[in-house]
Amino acid sequence: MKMSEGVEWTAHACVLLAALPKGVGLPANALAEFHALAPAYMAKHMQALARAGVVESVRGAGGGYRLARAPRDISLWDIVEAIEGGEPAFRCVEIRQQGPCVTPQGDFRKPCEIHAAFARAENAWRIELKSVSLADMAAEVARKATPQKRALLTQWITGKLA
Amino acid sequence: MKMSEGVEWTAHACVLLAALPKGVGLPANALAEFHALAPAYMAKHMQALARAGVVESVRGAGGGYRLARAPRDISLWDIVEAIEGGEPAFRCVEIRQQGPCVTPQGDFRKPCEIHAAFARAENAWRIELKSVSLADMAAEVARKATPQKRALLTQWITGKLA
DNA sequence: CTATTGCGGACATATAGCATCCGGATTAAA
DNA sequence: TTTAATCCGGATGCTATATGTCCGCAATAG
Repeated sequence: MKMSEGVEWTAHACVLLAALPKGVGLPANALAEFHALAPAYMAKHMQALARAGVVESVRGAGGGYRLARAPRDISLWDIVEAIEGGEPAFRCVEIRQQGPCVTPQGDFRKPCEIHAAFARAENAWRIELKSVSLADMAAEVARKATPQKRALLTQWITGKLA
Repeated sequence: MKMSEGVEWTAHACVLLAALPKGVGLPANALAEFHALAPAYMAKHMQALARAGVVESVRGAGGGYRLARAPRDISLWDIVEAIEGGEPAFRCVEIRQQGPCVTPQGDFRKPCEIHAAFARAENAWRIELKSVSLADMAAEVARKATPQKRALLTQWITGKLA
């Protein structure tokens, strides 16, 4: 059970976007360059984020991607859902309804116990992810950055916006 | 992010084993037949459970698999760990340490915020899975079964043990 | 008009999941 | 002692998913 690397890519990209002034964005190329990632693939992931309404795209020269909502209102779950899709990792295929011991009128209205347990677990996971916002993460990253790093970042961003 | 179907297979198999008298087991073939699953693949999964110490194997004629501990002491997490491995779904590859804005002495001793958030979420998921035991699930399944189904089950099991 | 940028699809490759089969070892029972 | 049942580990093949690239089209700023 592995999560797509695209989640890490886009999560970091969104934290970067959250550090920008409200309404300002960056093209996919810049977002890829910032973490030395494959540009074409990053572009593909950003399109998924746009479809999911996490970011807004601006086409044409000088365009790019910017957050669709305030960083406070975008959670890690929003990103996971956009990239991975919202389907649960555990997919019950109801094997309990197969085999030599299933009764004809088999009362399978009640959900499978195993299925229910995994649903509870995944719900706990989602709740935790929903509780973390881009604002939280961006603030923490900024707090830990050295003055030197801050300056480098500002310089790079201004270069991209120019 | 999808979980292996083997988890569903073995979880159901273990619930069945939990319903058996203490110390009694069933061969892999029977466990597969009970839910109409591919015998060879079920056998492979049961080997993984045995390696992980969830079940004990008994070789030779009349052998098979039985639970290695009391149903109360085996959790859904034990099964997931045996089949899927214990690695987290989110694998941080530290892309924050790449790119044009990393400072030479980059202080990356503190873990990445994104990584930390996913670790918390997966921990909540594991805690939930650890809180569900085979005893819980077997009891619930037994409670919901009709007398007819109970009889069919008893008959099938005695046939397999004969 | 041109350069930049996002959009969606087609395509190619790599990795993981699904499933089977086989030879060897072990053991109960005929 | 022979036979049948059973687990074990590895080799193998197939399929689905993930990863990654490329292209033509549309939109837009200068």
